[in-house]
Amino acid sequence: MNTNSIVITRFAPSPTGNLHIGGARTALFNWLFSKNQKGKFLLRIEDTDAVRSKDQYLDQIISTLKWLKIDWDEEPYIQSKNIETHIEIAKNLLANGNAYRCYCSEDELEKEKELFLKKKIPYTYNRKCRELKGENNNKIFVVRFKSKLEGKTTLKDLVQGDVEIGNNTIEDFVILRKDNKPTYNLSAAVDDYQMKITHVIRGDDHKINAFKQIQIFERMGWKIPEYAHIPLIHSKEGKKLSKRDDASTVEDYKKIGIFPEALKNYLLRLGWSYENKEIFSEEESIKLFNLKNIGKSPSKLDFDRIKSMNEFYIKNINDKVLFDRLIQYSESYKKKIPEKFYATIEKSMSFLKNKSKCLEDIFNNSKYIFSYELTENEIEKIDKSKLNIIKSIYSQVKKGGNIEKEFLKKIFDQIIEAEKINFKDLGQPLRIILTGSEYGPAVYDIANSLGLDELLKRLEIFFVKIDNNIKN
RNA sequence: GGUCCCUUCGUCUAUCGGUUAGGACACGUGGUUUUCAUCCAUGAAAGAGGGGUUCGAUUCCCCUAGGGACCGCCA
Repeated sequence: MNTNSIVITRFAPSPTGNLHIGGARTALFNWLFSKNQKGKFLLRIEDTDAVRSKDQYLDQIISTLKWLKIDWDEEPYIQSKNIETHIEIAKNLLANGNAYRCYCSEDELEKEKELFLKKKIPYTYNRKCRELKGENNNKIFVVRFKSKLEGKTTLKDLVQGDVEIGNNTIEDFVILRKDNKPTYNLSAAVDDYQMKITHVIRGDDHKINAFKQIQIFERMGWKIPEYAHIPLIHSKEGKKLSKRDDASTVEDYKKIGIFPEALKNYLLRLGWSYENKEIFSEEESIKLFNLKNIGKSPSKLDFDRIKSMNEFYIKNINDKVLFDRLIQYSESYKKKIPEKFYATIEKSMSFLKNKSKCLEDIFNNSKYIFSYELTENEIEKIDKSKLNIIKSIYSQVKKGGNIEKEFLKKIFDQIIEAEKINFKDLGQPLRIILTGSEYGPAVYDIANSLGLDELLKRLEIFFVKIDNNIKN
């Protein structure tokens, strides 16, 4: 393979918000395609909107990509650092007669647009200044690209197929603002050229930009990259996912304890498929990914599916790793679990993770270990006619000094037999007393994880509370 | 309004013109489980509508309807 044929893709977010779930998928697809093709994946930060771009977002995007283990080749390319080159190209275009100065004021154009909108006539800039002769040095101007007026252009999109558009529908778009700063379409085209991008894989919402950028490539005599516009991710309402939607950023998933592997797997399957396969390891996804299998219709986000995907990863990861992630997660998003409980939690991982779909669930399941609280509300739920049974269990356990399952089972079985009750009748109150909740792991597991002393202590606390209640 | 795109179970999707239209998530039922959950089994659930082409159309073409994206001196 010679260097000319190496595939180079890029992800080009603008740091104007946290990494979006759609952006994450775009990044993933670019990354997977480059890996599949043994090419390169570059990161470009499109920070030319000085007002909205923020360093905090840049940091957020970078750390989130790292969290997802979507890594890029070379240093991130900061678009704002290349502005001079963009301006140079604009001047070049201007000099060659491929662009022109437009002196129309923003107010003027705004008014015209409103008028057109009112009359329901499609608005495009009327190219008034296109054939203006002579210099107009004192006035403020923008530079517009001279778009093709006639004919048609076909975009051979790798996902959408051939998309044909009349050239006259592409307006003479601005490439240099009145403050002499380049606009998106110019910067993107120039940067894609300079970065030697071979495949531009991005959201469907950029499709019209492809027609603009292609024209810049043509006039400059540059080799046009391949384009693949992937359908957007829609909200439940079927609209383009926006920052206002719930769970629209990667952070939203991270904070409930979704694994990066699970999120990637979910995102991979959203709009892409490989036969009936649902679970893809990293190696498999790289090996099997292609642009051909990307669907053409937009897809909706399905929270249940993400959670269920995560559940799969929770069940298939080893408990030590799971424990480490739980500790880290708690510290970042909940509260730090005191270290003295680490050993207990770690050895209990196998059942704490049982009904958990995300780390937040495991955290909640583990709470009885590190932040035990028995509220009046929960005590209410205990059938007080079973008090003597609980007391009997307490004294037998204390006497036996044992909390092994076999030992407890023997005690329980005897009581069940003698009192003619079900396990549930004693299991449920015990669970509430020991965990402060009617839901939770199996009673034997709870007992075992707490240890003898803690178990007796919690029962004693309960007895005291009950006695006080009776007195009052 | 203009341009472009899309349309298979509720959701994500499979189907290279001939299938009892398959899988997964969610949901229902039954079983296992000393709660909930897990697990196992099982069920219900889809080709937007109308025309063509064809021996045969979910698949190809056209129309209609519905949905979406874009229409910034944002990216």
